[in-house]
Amino acid sequence: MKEEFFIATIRDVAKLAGVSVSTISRYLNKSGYVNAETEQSIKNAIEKLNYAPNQVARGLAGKKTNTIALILPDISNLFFSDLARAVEDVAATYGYTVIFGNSDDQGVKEKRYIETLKQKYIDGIIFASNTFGHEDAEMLTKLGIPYVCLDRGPDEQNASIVRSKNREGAAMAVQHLLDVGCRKIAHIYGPQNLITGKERLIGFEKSVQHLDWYTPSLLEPADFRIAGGIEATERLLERHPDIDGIFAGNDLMAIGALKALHRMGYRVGEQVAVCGFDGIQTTEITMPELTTIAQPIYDMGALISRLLIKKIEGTLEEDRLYELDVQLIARASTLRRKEGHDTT
Amino acid sequence: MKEEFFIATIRDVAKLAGVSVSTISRYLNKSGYVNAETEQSIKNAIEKLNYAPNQVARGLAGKKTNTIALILPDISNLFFSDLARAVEDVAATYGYTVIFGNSDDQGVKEKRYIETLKQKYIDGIIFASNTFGHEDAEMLTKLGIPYVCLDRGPDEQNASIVRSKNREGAAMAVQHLLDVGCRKIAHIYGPQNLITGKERLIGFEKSVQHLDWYTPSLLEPADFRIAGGIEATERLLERHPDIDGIFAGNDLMAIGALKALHRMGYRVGEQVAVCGFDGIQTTEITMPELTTIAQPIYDMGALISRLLIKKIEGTLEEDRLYELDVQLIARASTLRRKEGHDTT
DNA sequence: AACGTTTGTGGTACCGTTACCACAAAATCA
DNA sequence: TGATTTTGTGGTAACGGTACCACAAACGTT
Repeated sequence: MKEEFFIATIRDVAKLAGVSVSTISRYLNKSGYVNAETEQSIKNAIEKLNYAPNQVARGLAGKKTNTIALILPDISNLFFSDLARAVEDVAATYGYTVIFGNSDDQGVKEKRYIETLKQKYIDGIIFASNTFGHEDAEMLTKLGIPYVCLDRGPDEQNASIVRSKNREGAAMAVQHLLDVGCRKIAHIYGPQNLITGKERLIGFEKSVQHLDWYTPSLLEPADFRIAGGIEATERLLERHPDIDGIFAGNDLMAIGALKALHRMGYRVGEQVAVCGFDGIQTTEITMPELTTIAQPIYDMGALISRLLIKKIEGTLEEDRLYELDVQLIARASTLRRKEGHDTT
Repeated sequence: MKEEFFIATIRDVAKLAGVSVSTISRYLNKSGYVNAETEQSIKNAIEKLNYAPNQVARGLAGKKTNTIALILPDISNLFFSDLARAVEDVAATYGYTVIFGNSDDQGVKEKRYIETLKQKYIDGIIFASNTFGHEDAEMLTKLGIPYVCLDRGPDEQNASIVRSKNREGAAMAVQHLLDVGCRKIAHIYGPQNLITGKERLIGFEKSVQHLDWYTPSLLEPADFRIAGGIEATERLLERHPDIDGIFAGNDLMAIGALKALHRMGYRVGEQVAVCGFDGIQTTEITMPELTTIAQPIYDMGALISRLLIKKIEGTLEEDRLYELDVQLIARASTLRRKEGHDTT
């Protein structure tokens, strides 16, 4: 246990290959000239010594560590764990390692991570956290640390941002609910300090405000969580027992609506249609299965990761906003209405 | 954009404080003597320069990076994202940063991570992956990289392992199903190359083998996934349409069972009771809510993380196996049977 | 008074790379 | 043929810390 495994350094390789460390370094980085024969003997030496360049030393010398960080509110949140998977997949193929941190949407925690990451010469950061503010952005820019954001950036014009078409998605949800025969649709909307919450609400309002049955009391706020969805649904049904469609601002709240409706004796799908937003895996698990406006979560993670790496490597032409298409996944929670104008 | 933010080094601090770098270093690491007045001026200098020691340089000099890695099959799996959350929480409080990698239970990927981590002077690794084998373990030991394992280690006696009481949990599940009145219980078991799959099967068999209704054809293999659970349930019901209880080897398969039963017209809870294993969040979402043997996922993650850090810092007395208690969470998927010997 | 110990400090080699410069031999050009 | 460029190589100072050693002053101790 004490015989400390031997780890070869570039000097060991140089000695064995009979050349200088400079030559090895040049060979490794494909910078500068190195003769064909020399190259071969270097290869042999590396092979024999099982040499692999030390990344920490490289990091110190070059201020590049091949590591990126992913700051998100909570990795145990279904949406973010899916995202994290995509980020890591892409990062790995490009030779990057991923560090992650849970901010719980608390600015303090986020700042603490940034501080740590700076001392570790991290190459870039992905922010999927909502507390990322102006001063953080400014500091990172000054430090020369590239970053990209999910959903929202501190200054929309000066950063790469990936999100999906929230307004359009909300409109699609409403249209689908109308298509299946709903004639009184409520919306449980998410926190208005989150762009997703806000945009989906706007999208909903725009789609329904011209309809005769619409009244603002069909709007009910909640917190993007299951329990919040349950409570909001209860409040809504108290005001409007005749609601026949609910569009929830995200899937978790939609699941809450499902539970509440079920508990109160409504038949979901037949009597009341429910549509969520996000497309998390769990929507396939509910009973009935949940109709949802699916964000391309994996694609978003892959894209944002690729953008960051491009930015790090200086091959990103320009910072801009990417708004990805969403997709309606119609399932059993929104069946076609039997009653009403249906003529069959 | 070109004015490159100034980042102070230990030498800048030394100059400003009017002492040598040695003294600063001693102050920072609380190693060796430093006069009270000197200390004050060092503090001032650090404050003024907003200095924070560079971790990469530290890493190179001391071969310690305050970084640990978490290798798991898939971060987007509900169980592992919960675990990851706990690991990161604990790591952060001890001043460690967490790198994660998805192995997809492929040995190649896992080895690739180990290789990378070695070059990065990672301080330790948590393996929640099932492909972690003997040679990997040996190599890490030789390299002097501490590691701890979830569920299973390559050599049980020589590593710290955290798991939960799988056999006992299986017995609890059976007992609960019997308690609610089940008299013909099937078991959908997981992959037998996974310790969780194997132990839960053993626990089940031991609990039922002496019962008169038991027959091995009540056992059905699946793959720990929802779709697998559905198929297994279908096969089981074909053989034994009168099954009144199903114990699934994990929650995902139990969810599959729920779906299959529902689809086939069985009333889950009343006619057939279903019990899962793991205690993932999603069990609260199903309808009916799923009874499960809950592993203390967060505690497991926290413990394993703490063990690794202790091992890194040399304060772990001995390597051993930790088997944590599981807990029955009885919910609507296992209601008390009405039929049979019930006298009311 | 002579000696040993504690306190306080600085100098510098090293950790394992990369980047820059210097230099020489070979190849190309006028 | 001499000048210029290309090819190939080595030396060494960084990168930003830590750790060991040397040294001196202050303090006790007998």
